[in-house]
Formats: sequence, C-alpha cells, structure tokens
Amino acid sequence: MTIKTTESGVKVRGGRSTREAILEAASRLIHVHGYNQTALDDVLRESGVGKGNFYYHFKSKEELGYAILDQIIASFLERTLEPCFADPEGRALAQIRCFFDRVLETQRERNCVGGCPLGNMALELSDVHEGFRARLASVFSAWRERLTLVLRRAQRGGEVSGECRPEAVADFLVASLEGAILLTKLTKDIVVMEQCVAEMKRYLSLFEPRT
Amino acid sequence: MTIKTTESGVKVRGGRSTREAILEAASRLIHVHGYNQTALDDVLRESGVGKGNFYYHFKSKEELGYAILDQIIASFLERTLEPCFADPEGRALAQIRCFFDRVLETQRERNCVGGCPLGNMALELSDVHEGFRARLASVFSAWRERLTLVLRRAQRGGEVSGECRPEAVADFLVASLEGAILLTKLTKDIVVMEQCVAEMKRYLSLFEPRT
DNA sequence: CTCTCTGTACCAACTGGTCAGTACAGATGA
DNA sequence: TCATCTGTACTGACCAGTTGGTACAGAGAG
Repeated sequence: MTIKTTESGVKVRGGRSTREAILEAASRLIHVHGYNQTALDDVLRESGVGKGNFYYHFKSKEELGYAILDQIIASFLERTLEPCFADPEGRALAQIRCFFDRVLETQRERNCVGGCPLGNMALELSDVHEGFRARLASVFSAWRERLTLVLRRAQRGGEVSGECRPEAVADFLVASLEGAILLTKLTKDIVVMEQCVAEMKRYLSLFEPRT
Repeated sequence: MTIKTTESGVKVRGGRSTREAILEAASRLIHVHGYNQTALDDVLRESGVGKGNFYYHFKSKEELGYAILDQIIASFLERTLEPCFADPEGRALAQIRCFFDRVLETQRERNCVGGCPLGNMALELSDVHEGFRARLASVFSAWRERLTLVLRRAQRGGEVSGECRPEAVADFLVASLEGAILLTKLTKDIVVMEQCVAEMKRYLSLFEPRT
C-alpha cells in the first residue's frame, strides 16, 4: 500500500499507514490522558480515520491498547534500556549510571509530565485486564533481568563486591526509578528526579569494592 | 439525629451515619478498582444508599473523591507515619527502618493487592483534576518533611553522617517505597517488596558514621 | 394534648450525554 | 466484478447528575 496525495493535498492512506496513523495518535493521547480517559473518538479525530476504518484494522479498543503497549515496550527496550548495556566489555556500574541519566533526561524532555508510560498503564490497567497485567509484568521482568545480568557479570569480573545480591538490587533499582518518576510527575519538579538519581548512584557506590 | 432500628431489624440511618456508610463503601471500592473505574451506582448499591440521598450529602462524585482522599491521608498520617516517629528521643535510623517494616507489613496484609492508595490516586488523578494533584502533592510533601526532620535531627546528634543531604534522602526514600509498592502490585509477589525494603535499609546504613 | 408547620433525610424514576461497538453502503483497485 | 478498504449513521449500555415527591421528627400555637 502506498501513500498518495489528492489534488487538494489531503493524504490518502493505504492499509498499513492507516494503522500507523491510529497508533501514533493513540499513543500520544494515551500517554497524556491515560487509556481509560482517552475516547476512541478522540483518537479517530486526531488521526483522521473513520470509525469503520478503525474497526477494520483493530478488533476492539482493547486490542489497540495491546498494540500501544507493545509499542511502548519495544521502544523502551530498544531506545532506552538496551543501548546502555550494548557493550559487553563496558564497566557495569558506569552503564547503570548512564541508564539512570537517560531516564532522567526523558523526564526533563517531557517537563515532568505524563510519568512513565509503563508505570501508568501498570497502575491503570493491571486490575482490569489480566492480559495487560501479565504483559506489563513481563517487561518489568525483562528490565530487572537485564540489570541482574549486568550486575552478575560485574560481580564475576570483580567490579562489584560479593555482598551485592543482583536480583534484589535489580528489583530495588527498577522500583526506585518508577517511584522517582511518579513523585516527579506529582510534584512537577525535576529536582526531585535529580536528587533521586543522585541517591541511586550513591547507593550503587556501596557495591564498589573497597580500594 | 439518632440511629434507630425498625421492627424488621433494618437500620434506619440518621444524617451522619449515611455519610459514613457511603464513605466506607466508596473507600473500599475505590481502593480495589480505582476512582474512575468505580461507578457511583456501585457505591450506592454497596452502601444501600439511594441516589438522591447521596446528592443530599455530597455535591458531586468529585467531592466524594476529595472526602475519600482526605480520609486516606489522615489515616496514613495518623496510623502509619506519625506513630513511627512519635518519640523525639528515639534513634532516627531505627525509626525509619521501623517505618519501612510497617509499610511492608501493610502490603503483606493486603496480599500485594491494591498498591498504595495515595500512589494510585496520584497516578490516576493528578493529570485530570488539579485539585487532586495539589492535595496529593501536599501529603507526599508532609511525608518527605517528616523524614527530612528526623534525618536532620539525627545529623545534629551525630547519629547520621554529614554527607547525608536530608531533603534528597527523604525524596529518595519516599520514591523508592512508592515504586516498591507499585512493582509489588504488578508482580503480585511479596518477595519484591521484601527485597526492596532490605536494600533500602542497606542504603540507609551508608549514613551511619564509620566506627 | 393535638394539629399544623417546617426542615431534614430519604427514595425512585428520569434525563442528557458519552462511548464502544455495529451495520451498511460507497469507493477503489486488481 | 470481486475483494479490500473507508466513511456515516446508528445502537445500546452505562453513568453522573436532576427532579419531584414522601416520611417523619420536632417546634409552636391553640
């Protein structure tokens, strides 16, 4: 399917890009207003897609929700989490600190608005649909897994002391980041986020072997 | 107004207890399903109060929300936060650790369900109504204030080392607890909470003066 | 003491609006 | 000319809030 332009300059979307237009509008709206507060009609108005058209491409609003969630998850893994830990030779603690900074940076870019897309959906939907909860739990679990692996590797290499229990530390780091983002959203003050990241780095330094 | 009982054993509520019945049912439902997901009709069915009656006692659903929130805040301050820090002579770090344990205990009691009532409302409503956001921000701020004070006191007494920046540490502790509760709700696994609390204690030990 | 009057507490039925989802006809292209 | 798309108009459920009225306790007047 190709994208064409009529004489009036209005874009006529082919099949695949209609789906993309919906996803783009929906992910923007859902990020700002939340899933439940985002009416399907708003998504359609924003994306310029008709209702019948929407239901041709999606089975339901719930399916749209899953698609958005998958998109958020993929984007988080590819654009935020994995790049920091790409180098298997890099120093683990430095990579983790770099990851903190990256998360801090996203909050700054967003002016503390919107919070964490994953955390938001987690709180909003985990009670409602088991499917959402499971999917969200899996990404948090991938996140913790990544941190656990890098910590374990560092421990083997002697970069991190033996008293570090990688699973527990990973859980704690994920929780703290999510909490920091929540508190930042609430106070609308980036200083909170900065302080939390600074304290997380201080906490990490606990595991540096004594020189 | 008094509470009376008819010959059939059905309670006829006077003014004040109707309000209480509504608040009780609403706070239970809202804690489980969230504010937006709780229909007014559900609250009314649960509490056995008619709709007109509800609107006699409350201006709107939003006002009910405020009342619930005030109740949650008061309960948190009186029953969870303040008792831990009541003794001005107590050792600060021990009080903070005790507070962690108390929060952990509430999660255990609730079987990891429901998360933190304050955090839930924060995430759900802070974008929607500025009034909710402000009220929530104020309680988190009281919470951080309490921790800041106790840390500062400890610092003066030499119980906590000078490198501790009380405000930053307080922010971090609050954020971490909230994040831990969120992650616990999502994974439905109390071990996550236990590990996070353990790591928070380890972090705290950073500030104990070296012997 | 009794009869009206008044304000509080309460109820059932309804309204108006929103929203997810459906029906279907028209367009478009192989 | 058949399958793939797309827009419009509709449906039914849900839900916050309204309305018009009842029940009844207590106060005051006769």
